[in-house]
Amino acid sequence: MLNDRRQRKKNSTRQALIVSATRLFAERGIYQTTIDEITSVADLGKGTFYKHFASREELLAMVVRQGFDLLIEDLDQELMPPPPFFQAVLELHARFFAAHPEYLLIFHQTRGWLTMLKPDKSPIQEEFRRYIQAIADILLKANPEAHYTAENLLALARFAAGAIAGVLSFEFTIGSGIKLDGSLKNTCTDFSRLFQDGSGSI
Amino acid sequence: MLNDRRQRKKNSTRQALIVSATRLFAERGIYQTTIDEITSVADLGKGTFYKHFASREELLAMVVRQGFDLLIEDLDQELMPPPPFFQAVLELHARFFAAHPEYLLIFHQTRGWLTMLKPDKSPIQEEFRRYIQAIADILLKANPEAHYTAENLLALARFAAGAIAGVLSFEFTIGSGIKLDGSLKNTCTDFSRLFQDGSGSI
DNA sequence: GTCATTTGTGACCAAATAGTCACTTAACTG
DNA sequence: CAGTTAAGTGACTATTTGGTCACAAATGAC
Repeated sequence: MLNDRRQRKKNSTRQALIVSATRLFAERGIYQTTIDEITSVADLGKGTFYKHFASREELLAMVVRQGFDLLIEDLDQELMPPPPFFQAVLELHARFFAAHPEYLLIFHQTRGWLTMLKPDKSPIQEEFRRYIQAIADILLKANPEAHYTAENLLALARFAAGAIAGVLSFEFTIGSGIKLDGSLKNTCTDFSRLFQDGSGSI
Repeated sequence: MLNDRRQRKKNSTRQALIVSATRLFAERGIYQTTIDEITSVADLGKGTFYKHFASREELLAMVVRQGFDLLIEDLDQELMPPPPFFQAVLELHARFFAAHPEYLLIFHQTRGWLTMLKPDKSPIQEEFRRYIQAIADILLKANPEAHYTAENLLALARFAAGAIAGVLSFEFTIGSGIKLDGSLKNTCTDFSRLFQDGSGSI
């Protein structure tokens, strides 16, 4: 009962498809990437794809899952973010996306994708919830004494996650890309003044 | 030289295509909407589309432009937003998207679209810049005495625009939709505490 | 070794779709 | 009115693409 090599081969093929899809999704976008391209880049036959995944969406769910795995791993290591919570988490994300830029477009487009399968309980949606939960956890760690209701905590985490994703997305599409030179941090600081009382000045 | 009716007819046809596209882009997403569907909803022949637009992207640029026209109009009317600047502008956006929900997905997907035509100077990109400029203007009005450098001002506007877009997008996709019942405002207030010093509590 | 089971394959099919073009219809001109 | 120009049309073509399936190759069981 050593059907071990088979299993390993299967897993490695599956992983090759995920890796290839991740690359293509990031390059061309999830909508313009074809099954043919994915299998071709992975150097596999087209039929192989359908032996592993029922549809492109199912594969996308796996791609997104692996991306969030990486990101959540980073988040979990941030045991106790320094006081300006949002800035700390924003910087963490900026570093993550600088290291894994492929997930910027993938996460963004996936969120747009979610909008259309509204009532569905897509597995992709679950991945996003897991991510929000990770943000909520880190938020709780940063403020152990605060007593949030479950709903408020999640709303707050969504708010933070959304703000971060949006800021990075705008920096990337019509800004000057994500620079890790501190300009993002400065803008964040300036912004926080505005946020609080509108008395910001530079 | 009264080729007036012709011109009006042309314009109305063009507008019919834009309206029909806006509806379909919002319903199905910009990637899944076909030219056939657009002309069919507008009750026009397919060839007519190509008499007016060279490609779907050219039409998308017009759709986005009209959307930003509406949004910027709202922004311009906000002569002097009340102190917590971000919250004021966020609420303005929330109200806008509550009234024009079709643009939520369109703007979002368009931003993802932009990512892929990186080096291009797409007309769509110009529309986004115009929007950022409108945010920058309102920001200046709110803080007339502050002296921003041009670059810092725009970075700040992008930051605000991004945060707003992201927050609303997350609320919409995995939150409970955009509710105008004040919960967004409350979350925003809670968030602002966290933002500043991490001492937030609910 | 033989047989069974699972994984991998790529030619093939049916459906969808972008874009074209020869043509019709309507508006304008004088 | 006749003649000109521009807008509108939809059948058609060429291409792309998701998904299938009969088959091949590899692995495991005995």
